[in-house]
Amino acid sequence: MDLPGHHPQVPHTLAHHPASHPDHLLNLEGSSTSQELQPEPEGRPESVESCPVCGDKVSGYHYGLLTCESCKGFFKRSVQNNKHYTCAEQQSCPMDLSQRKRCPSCRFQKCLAVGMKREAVRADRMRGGRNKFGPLYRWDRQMKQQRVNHQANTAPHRIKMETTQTNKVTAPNDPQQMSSGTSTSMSSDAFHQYHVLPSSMGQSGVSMPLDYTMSADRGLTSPSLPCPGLHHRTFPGFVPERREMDLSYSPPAPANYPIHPTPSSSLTPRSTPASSPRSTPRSTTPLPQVLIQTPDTPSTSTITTSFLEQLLEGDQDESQLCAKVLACLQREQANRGKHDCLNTFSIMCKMADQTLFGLVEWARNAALFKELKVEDQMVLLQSCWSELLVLDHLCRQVIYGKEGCIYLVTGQQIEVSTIISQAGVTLNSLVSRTQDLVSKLKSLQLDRHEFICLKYLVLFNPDVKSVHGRRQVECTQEKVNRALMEHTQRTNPGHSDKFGQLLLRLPEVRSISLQVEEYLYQRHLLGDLPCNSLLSEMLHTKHN
DNA sequence: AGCTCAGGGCCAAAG
DNA sequence: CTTTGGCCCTGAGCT
Repeated sequence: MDLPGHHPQVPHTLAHHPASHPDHLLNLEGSSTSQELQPEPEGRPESVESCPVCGDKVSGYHYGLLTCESCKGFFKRSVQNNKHYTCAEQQSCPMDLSQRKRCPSCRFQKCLAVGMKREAVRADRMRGGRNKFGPLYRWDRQMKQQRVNHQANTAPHRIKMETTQTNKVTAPNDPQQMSSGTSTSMSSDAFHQYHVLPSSMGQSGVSMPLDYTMSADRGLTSPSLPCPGLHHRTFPGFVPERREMDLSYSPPAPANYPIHPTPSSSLTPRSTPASSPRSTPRSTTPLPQVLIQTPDTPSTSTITTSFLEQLLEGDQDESQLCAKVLACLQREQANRGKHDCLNTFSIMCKMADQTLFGLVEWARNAALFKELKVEDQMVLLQSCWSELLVLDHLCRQVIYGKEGCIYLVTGQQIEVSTIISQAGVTLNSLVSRTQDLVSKLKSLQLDRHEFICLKYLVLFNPDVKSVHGRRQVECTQEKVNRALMEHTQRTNPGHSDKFGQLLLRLPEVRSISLQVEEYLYQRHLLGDLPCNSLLSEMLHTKHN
């Protein structure tokens, strides 16, 4: 039955010619798009992946994830006909291509376990059209592509990237330049004050040189902001600053991966993927026991601790994220070539975009989040993505940031005074507000447990409109809230109000994130925001 | 308007 | 007879 090359969905993907496909050009535009993921033969996940249920060749996305045609049909029939199978063995029958027919019970259980969704089978049996999981599939594709690209970039070859000091971009705030597109030649100046900490990247002197020397002629870009890539807002009388920014990276050679950018030995050491429990994907085990127990169980404190550990387990690994962002920037610049430099704003957008990918992946891997309906997952993420970015930035500053400096996801630091002296009104406002918040959080001595709780509290927001499982979201929020309270009381016995102080910071996080969104949207309207990024997709979804 | 692609139906083959 | 799975049809959403 499996006629060679007879998969209706697959052949066109195999026939793609990277060089001739129009989507391929998108790479040169530097977008991390869903489109660019599809045409490349090795970039198309379904052309190489095997079905998570039986290992057969996948034929496309079916009912929530990439599966083979056979499991698609099996799952559809099972749901449509409301089948109830029973396993003759111990419900652990092996599931592969040759044995998948032997036990429909285990097969169906595995379908559900890997994430196939009953709700994707249409009750009305309507044919055709698109389902509600479109965005889910897009995110999934993008994340798979991230992984593919990351692997490609950690392959044992080194890329030397150098860019010239001129850059053909116009200042959005300068109408003359906007219309003429005149290239501007940069000179060294304050942007060279951007620090690159000697210890931040390379290890053992082995490096993968990646030197960015790019003009910031679109105005001062502040990588300091929660959503990097923010500029000052256009305002009357604004003269665009033309600066040169030299971000020099010395990421480690692949052999030294993961990157371990520890800015100072006095700061909390960053875990490496090899050593960190957070580097391994969160398991798909059911709800932690601790969630089911009542608060008056004798070992409440132990319960809270292990609950927090579980929450922390799925948190992003900073060094992996750092490596991912660097790889993305390298790839981006490699696709452009010497004379087509990424401008500062694009770099910051890339950083934000990659961070956002990480946050979405973190959420989607979180056991408590997975339990929600996919529609709810999507509306929650769409509602809080910018807050998560802000929190992520704050966390980075509190844990790694030095006084008066802003710590980027790439491991670099920038002096706040440099930004303040050159930024416009909106940017200054955002930098100041963010730095104020960082100071407050630093004085509160936030730890990772508390940060992860704040992330959960922001994510599980029952007030988001159109959330169906409001009760479930509320319940999780309450559990995290309680865990946070108990944790702060236990670890800060002398600071009885730390919990309240932490919660009082969330409205400011919210407010900053809204300002960030507004700013990004303005830049989007000016055509500055790289289209087809996750960032722009999130912005669009909200504004639509 | 044309294309994409995920969901549904059909039906020969297998069990 | 029922179940499987490869192929084709359909149509909402996207370009």
